[in-house]
Amino acid sequence: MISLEKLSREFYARDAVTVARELLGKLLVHDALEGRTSGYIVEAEAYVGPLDRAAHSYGGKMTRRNRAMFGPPGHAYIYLIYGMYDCFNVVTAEEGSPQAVLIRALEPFEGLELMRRRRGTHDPRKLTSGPGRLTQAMGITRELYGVDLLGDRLYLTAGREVSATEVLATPRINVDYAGEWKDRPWRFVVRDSRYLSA
DNA sequence: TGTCCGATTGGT
DNA sequence: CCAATCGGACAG
Repeated sequence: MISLEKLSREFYARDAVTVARELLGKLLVHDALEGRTSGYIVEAEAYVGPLDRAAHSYGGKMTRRNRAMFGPPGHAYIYLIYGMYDCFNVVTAEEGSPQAVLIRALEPFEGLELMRRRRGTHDPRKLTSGPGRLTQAMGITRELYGVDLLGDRLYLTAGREVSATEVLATPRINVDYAGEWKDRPWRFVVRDSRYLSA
């Protein structure tokens, strides 16, 4: 039986790098009208705020899009990328410190049939292996922008243990424009998972 | 208002 | 390798 205990506000109220690493193994759950889907986080990236050139909050400028990053921790920051895909982030750190963690891949757990229908594929490796894929599989859209992750629609629970030896840190994906910040090892993955992004 | 382009994906 | 597709960011 999985833990129904939601991650606490305190869990999210820390720096994005710490939260990203600790999010590995946690279970992401979306209870939608069509049903529940969930999956274990196997890949996550930290975006640390105003100094981080790769972050949407670079420079400390609050805009319509990144507004949620400046809000209290434990809320959803969701944005559209390339005009086609929604990306899901967890807001971290204290209010006013615009940090977030991008969830990049999951190992599917509940609602596989619903995920297959939404994704239009039966290949388990193509269901939730990528930030745009997992939001589609789980029905996470900008309609959920800013929702409280301690609420009943979209939330995270304890999930499973991931030991330190299973965690691998690498540079973040597709942030070549970020200069010296592109090489920071702030992408965390569960080593050897079959469900990582490309 | 106009232009440029992206924390991606799927098909060639 | 490249097109898809559109809202955000920013210049004017």
